[in-house]
Amino acid sequence: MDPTTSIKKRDAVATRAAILAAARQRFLSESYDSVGLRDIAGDARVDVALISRYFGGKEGLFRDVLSHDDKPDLFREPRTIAEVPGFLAQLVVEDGSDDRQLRMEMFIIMLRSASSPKAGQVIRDLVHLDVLGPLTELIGGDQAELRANMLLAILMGIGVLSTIMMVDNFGGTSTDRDECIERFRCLFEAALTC
Amino acid sequence: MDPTTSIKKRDAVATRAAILAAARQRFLSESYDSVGLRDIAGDARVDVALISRYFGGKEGLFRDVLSHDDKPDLFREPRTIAEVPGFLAQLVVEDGSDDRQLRMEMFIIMLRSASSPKAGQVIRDLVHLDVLGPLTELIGGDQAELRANMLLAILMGIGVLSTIMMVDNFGGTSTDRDECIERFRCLFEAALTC
DNA sequence: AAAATAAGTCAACAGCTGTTGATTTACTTC
DNA sequence: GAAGTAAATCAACAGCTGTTGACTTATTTT
Repeated sequence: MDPTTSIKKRDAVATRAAILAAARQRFLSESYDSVGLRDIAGDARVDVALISRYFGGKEGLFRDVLSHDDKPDLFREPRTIAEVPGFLAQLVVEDGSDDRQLRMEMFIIMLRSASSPKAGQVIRDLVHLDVLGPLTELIGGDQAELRANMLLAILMGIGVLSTIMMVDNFGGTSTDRDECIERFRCLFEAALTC
Repeated sequence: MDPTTSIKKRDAVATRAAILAAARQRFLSESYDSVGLRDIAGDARVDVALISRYFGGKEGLFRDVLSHDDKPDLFREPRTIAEVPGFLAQLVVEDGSDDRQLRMEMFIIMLRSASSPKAGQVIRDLVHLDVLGPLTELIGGDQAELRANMLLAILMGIGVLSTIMMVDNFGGTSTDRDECIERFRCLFEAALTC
């Protein structure tokens, strides 16, 4: 046995995970329609047929990429309204735990494929159920839904502009990270009080 | 000659315009990759081959849909910084002239196809050149670029959420149009002063 | 060790993609 | 009215799409 040449052990869960990881990476930088199953299979060093076999098809794969059975809620971390602006600000400047970065990547995947007829409905349901729902409940009060919408709009707008439109100089050139966070925190707060 | 049955006159500019209009409508509600040339040709009641013939291909057609030779600048209307927040607020609630609505539709088309490898570069160039450029110049001052980015982020975020994510209750249920505009104006102003 | 089950491979499928060339039709000019 | 030109049509192309079935391996169970 030569350990240098990777001998592929027959492990169903491992290959399933490899496919999922490769798909996630692809969907993170391209839209649903522009990504081919053969691209994903190639990245995962796996036969194309296995994708349809394991996930029931492209749509099922995409659904599984976006599903998060382990993490119960997308917005379980900020407990009070006061924490929300700061939390969102840290989210957009990618300052925080790996768990938070994973959350922002989730948003990017959604934003990238939201205009695809096949993937669109999946994403829209997820946004309403797992994002706007908890966020609205957290904010509470009279116009909670409107506030939640505005916060999410800013969050997604920054995501679109920085990641998809490649406008990365949100922090400016001389401004440091803390100053940038504070600026965004202020903006999110304005969305709550406007 | 029967005027009820549409007799197709052989008019090159007319068919070109029909293709352009059909393409615009398709790209307004779907992504670049998910729209087929045969869909567009069908809407325009035109043979598919004419599209590649007149526009040089799908990419050329998309470029022409987004091009605006008649309107010189996307941001020529607001003349001073003070006018910007109110102008953007009216833009997002679709209150204004047809010219303004056309501008917002432009943004939606860009947002929808920004993640397609083929269309992406065209869109990114357009955003930098025709939107961020004039807007930054208009704002002026020290951190004009940062301000412009934040404004555009909010603008696009609202566009994504309301049009693509189908979250339409930005105005709420009981709030009227004027109140809604004022709210957005306040938010845009906050982005400038934060 | 033999049988049974699971995992992976291969080839091929219909269907759709954008694009091109040759051909036919309608309109314009002389 | 005939010749010439522009516009539209038709058919077909390679290439890619996701998906399926039959087949070959490796691993586990009996």
